[in-house]
Amino acid sequence: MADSIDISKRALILRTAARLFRQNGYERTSVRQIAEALEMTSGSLFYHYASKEDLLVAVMEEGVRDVLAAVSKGLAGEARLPERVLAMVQCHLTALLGPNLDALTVMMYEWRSLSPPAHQRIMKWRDAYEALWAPPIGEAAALGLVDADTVLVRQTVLGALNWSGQWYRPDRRLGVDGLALRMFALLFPRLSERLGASVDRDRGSVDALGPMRLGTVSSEA
Amino acid sequence: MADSIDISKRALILRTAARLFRQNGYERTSVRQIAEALEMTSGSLFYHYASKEDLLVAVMEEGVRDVLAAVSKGLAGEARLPERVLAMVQCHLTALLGPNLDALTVMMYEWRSLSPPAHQRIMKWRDAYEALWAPPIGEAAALGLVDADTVLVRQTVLGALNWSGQWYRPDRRLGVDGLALRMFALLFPRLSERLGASVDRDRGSVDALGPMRLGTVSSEA
DNA sequence: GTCTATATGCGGATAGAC
DNA sequence: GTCTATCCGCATATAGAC
Repeated sequence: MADSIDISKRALILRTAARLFRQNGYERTSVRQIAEALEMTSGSLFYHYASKEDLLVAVMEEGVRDVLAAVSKGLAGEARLPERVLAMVQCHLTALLGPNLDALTVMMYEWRSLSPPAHQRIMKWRDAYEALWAPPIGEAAALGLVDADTVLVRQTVLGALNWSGQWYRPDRRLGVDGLALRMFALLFPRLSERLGASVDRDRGSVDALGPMRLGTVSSEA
Repeated sequence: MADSIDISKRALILRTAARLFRQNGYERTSVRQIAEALEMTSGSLFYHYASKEDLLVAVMEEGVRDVLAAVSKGLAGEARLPERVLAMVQCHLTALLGPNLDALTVMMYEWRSLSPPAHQRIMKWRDAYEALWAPPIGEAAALGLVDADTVLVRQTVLGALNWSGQWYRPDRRLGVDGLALRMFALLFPRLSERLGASVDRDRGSVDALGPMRLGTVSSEA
């Protein structure tokens, strides 16, 4: 594999650990197993990471940092509300279902294995990530386009999106972008109707020009 | 506590194990800890359950059996589609956020710790439960009231509902029934509009009489 | 940086007395 | 049914040679 040549040793260890932690669970994965997968002995691993927990924290931290960066970037690239939220959904799913699947799955499943200080660090990252969703959801709520309980909306949306890591398998019929469009339409129907709409400046409200149906609802009229 | 008097020993052990498995995780909970919480020694526990894994399987099996029974009952009590789906959401959340929280959380988090035969048993229960959702979602899709990809709808809905076990805390402002109504409206907006509507028998289609807004969307007109 | 060898403790599970 | 005592293996982590 040409792609594993230029990676630093620490990064390679991290990827391997993330994969095994997701496949077998953190507690059931031994340091010896990780070392074996890397064709080393367990003693060598501790030269790079001081403890097994350090490895777990590093896996989670990299995962959440990546998704935070991806969604921040997607959010910044779109000016209008419906497109902005769609971009967030797309970036979230692209990161989650792509190269960060292992790390983010581990983060969802294994946070109870963290010691209190490590737990606090990771929760700060998670809170920072969730905070990205507050402004757009708040805007949408103020416009009456989602439920007014913005915490409920955020938890429902993130719960549904994150769960996709458990069942989604890449498929030429429904790629990640297609999945993102459909989940966006399902979770934000009233924003979805307004994709591509223009802003009526006089009244400050939003009107649909051509409501996109995304081909998801068939027997309408 | 008067409520812990009439419970069989096996059931008491099960409840205690479920609580500790959820709090600390399965692998990090030792048999000695469970025994200590029950004021026994670890040797005594093995008289009631042959292995730690038997305990895990029993916890999961009771949890999924309870939610299956609850949702089956809710489903049978309602004739019309919108009310039927709402009843399923309500029963699911009532079971999940009530006395089965420990067991169902353990089931979500710890299924990778099951041996292959145990895993197969539990997956059969899970599949049986998910199969309950197929007919109503299929009906709604046929009527164009949800996305036509019924698998996507089911996974999205169950992902969002199950995630509520991670963040919902009972509150007098929003009880479980209130939560159920709002999540139903969020996940099935077009069914929610049709709550309480009558059936137009001539055309076989569904028309809204008085669309209930559930007080969730404020700035509409 | 990686190895071998090992310290040290805790895990699930069992045997047999009571 | 519950106890005490114990078997035995595997876990993380360390020490020190190379």
